Amino acid sequence: MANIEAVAKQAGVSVASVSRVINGTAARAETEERVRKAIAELGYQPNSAARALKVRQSEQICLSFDDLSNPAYISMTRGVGRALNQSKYRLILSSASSSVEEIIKHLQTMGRGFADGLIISPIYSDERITKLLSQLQMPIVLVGTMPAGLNVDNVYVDSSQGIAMAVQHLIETGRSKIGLINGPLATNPGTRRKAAFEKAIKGAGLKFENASIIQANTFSPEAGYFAISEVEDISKFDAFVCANDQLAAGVMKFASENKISIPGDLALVGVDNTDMASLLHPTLTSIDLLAEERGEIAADLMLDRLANPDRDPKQIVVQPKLVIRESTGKK
Amino acid sequence: MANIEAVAKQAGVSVASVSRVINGTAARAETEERVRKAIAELGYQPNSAARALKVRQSEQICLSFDDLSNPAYISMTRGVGRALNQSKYRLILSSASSSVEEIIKHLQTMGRGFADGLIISPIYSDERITKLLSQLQMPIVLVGTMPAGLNVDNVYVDSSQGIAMAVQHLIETGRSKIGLINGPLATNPGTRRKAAFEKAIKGAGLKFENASIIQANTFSPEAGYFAISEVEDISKFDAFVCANDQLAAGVMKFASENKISIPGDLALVGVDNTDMASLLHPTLTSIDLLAEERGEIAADLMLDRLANPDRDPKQIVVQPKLVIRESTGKK
DNA sequence: GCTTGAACTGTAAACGATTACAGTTTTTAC
DNA sequence: GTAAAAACTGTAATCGTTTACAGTTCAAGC
Repeated sequence: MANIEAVAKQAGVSVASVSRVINGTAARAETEERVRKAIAELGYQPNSAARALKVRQSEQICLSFDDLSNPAYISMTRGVGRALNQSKYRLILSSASSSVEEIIKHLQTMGRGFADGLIISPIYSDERITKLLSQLQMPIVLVGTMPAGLNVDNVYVDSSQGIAMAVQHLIETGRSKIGLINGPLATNPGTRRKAAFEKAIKGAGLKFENASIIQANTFSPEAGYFAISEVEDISKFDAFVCANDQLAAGVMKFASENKISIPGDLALVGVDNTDMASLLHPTLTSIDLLAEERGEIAADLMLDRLANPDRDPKQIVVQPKLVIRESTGKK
Repeated sequence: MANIEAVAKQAGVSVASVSRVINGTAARAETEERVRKAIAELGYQPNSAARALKVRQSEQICLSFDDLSNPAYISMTRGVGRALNQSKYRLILSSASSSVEEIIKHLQTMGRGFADGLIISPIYSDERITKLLSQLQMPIVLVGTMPAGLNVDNVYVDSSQGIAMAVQHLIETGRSKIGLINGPLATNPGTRRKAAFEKAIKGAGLKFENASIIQANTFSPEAGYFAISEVEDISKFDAFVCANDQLAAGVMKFASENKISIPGDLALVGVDNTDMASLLHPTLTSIDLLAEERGEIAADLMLDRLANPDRDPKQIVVQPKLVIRESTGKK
């Protein structure tokens, strides 16, 4: 309602002085007092859009990802938030959920003016998004696998290393008939987990066959439950790696309903090491992809980039950790 | 980088024409084509801050809450997102997490220019926040209990009704020594759950004593685990209502580690009916406070208010549902 | 009291869009 | 072919800030 001019008039000073008081630049004590009084009287709030336009800074960093239901992204958000709290930048979240069109619409608006930087962790790899990102004239940090044709700051986790560790661990605990309950192949994690699993199985000297990969159609517990219930002969397997903890939780539920003992009949490994892993019964062995840490690193990269716009893009790799719990105990 | 003037020059038209093409107002086919070409060549993105300044609209709605780790708020976010997807408004999230100071800083910036409306669900009830909200010159929808001195659109759930239903249900399944594992009293839900529990116990004709309320210091599983582990004589109780599902999950973990049978020795009721409830073992009876639905209602209220700025504030009450599962089965 | 420099203040020009208004071109109707 | 109406276009003002620059006030030193 009230603008800086109204405040200036009320205080009997110029707009410049009001601005200076607000921004803490030199002002005589009396001036400052009068301005503050006027601000209080009018309930004045500076217009952020105008300020952003003028100083070309919004002091906001936008974090964008697609799946709010996924606890891993929530962890990542926490990590980003922690790093940004130390800075002058505020975090805003833009979660488009559904369609690629919507994601694009979001990104375009962020494009210039609303955010000084964009931290993005795209679940779908889509040409159009890549193209848009490469056109966006703002600092970008990409969390996840970098698509071809993009060259920005990047942090990713070597998830195939994680899968390999899990397979290795399963073998060491006496399993040999290992399957993968995978998420949708249309997503980045889905394609990567599949490739990693195939490589790990072959690397361990086991025979790989496509039939040992079971595709769930989302990353949710329900999808895990449904996927395992569709398996014709579960006794063909003595262990499953699940593409995330939520899928594993669904599998576990099915197992408990069908008197399949875990880890007796079936060992289970999840991915993400979410809070849930230690609350399930039995507790779930899980590959920790360090989402929170990646978020923090991403934010640090962003702050560094904002302070230093011309440096070359950096790429940081995080090594996953296997957290062993009951679900992979001895048979 | 490129602004509208550069595009106009490149296309050989005026800035007005460029603006009109972008905003879909009348333009000759040839003009439109030339402008689009210029936009593509220059990779032009309109500056949102400038647009927001001029049209006094950001087309963004800000959803603000304090605890990102709490799945109930994530559900709420989904509800808000779904309602806003039908509209021209985009959702941005502002989660301040930590301190009241930080929350205030966030709110102030949202104050004018960055968001057209604010949907807020404050976990702490703080004088300063209430005051700030009442000064904010923008549409506000409050999700949760309305603090005195504020008069804005509001949606809340009758959680004490939910607690009463839970207590009733516990009594019907033969429990009489009922305790409450509560969250921090410094929070709104904490104080309300306590009052509701006391009222429900007395209303059911049971004897209420303060000792039957156990305070956890956060709403997390760890806090629930710790809280129950501090109880001297658990056999004093045959049932617990937990202030949310996460606390209940912590209690359940402690129980399974200490050979306390659920529901045999102890019945357990959670609050929020999160995804976790049906994945725990045993599955958890929970009071569904319909966070997603409340989010959707809040967003609808906001859209209605934006379309109709002068109507009187509305208040909408949602009735909770008790979802009965294994954790409150027969002893 | 005067000079000098420091400290403060005000004027006015940006920032990048939208849009009222007036002017121009095109279309329509005869 | 002309007049009138419709469709389009351009100029310039505006949104609410910040800030360079010039002008003013103040204090210090003599």
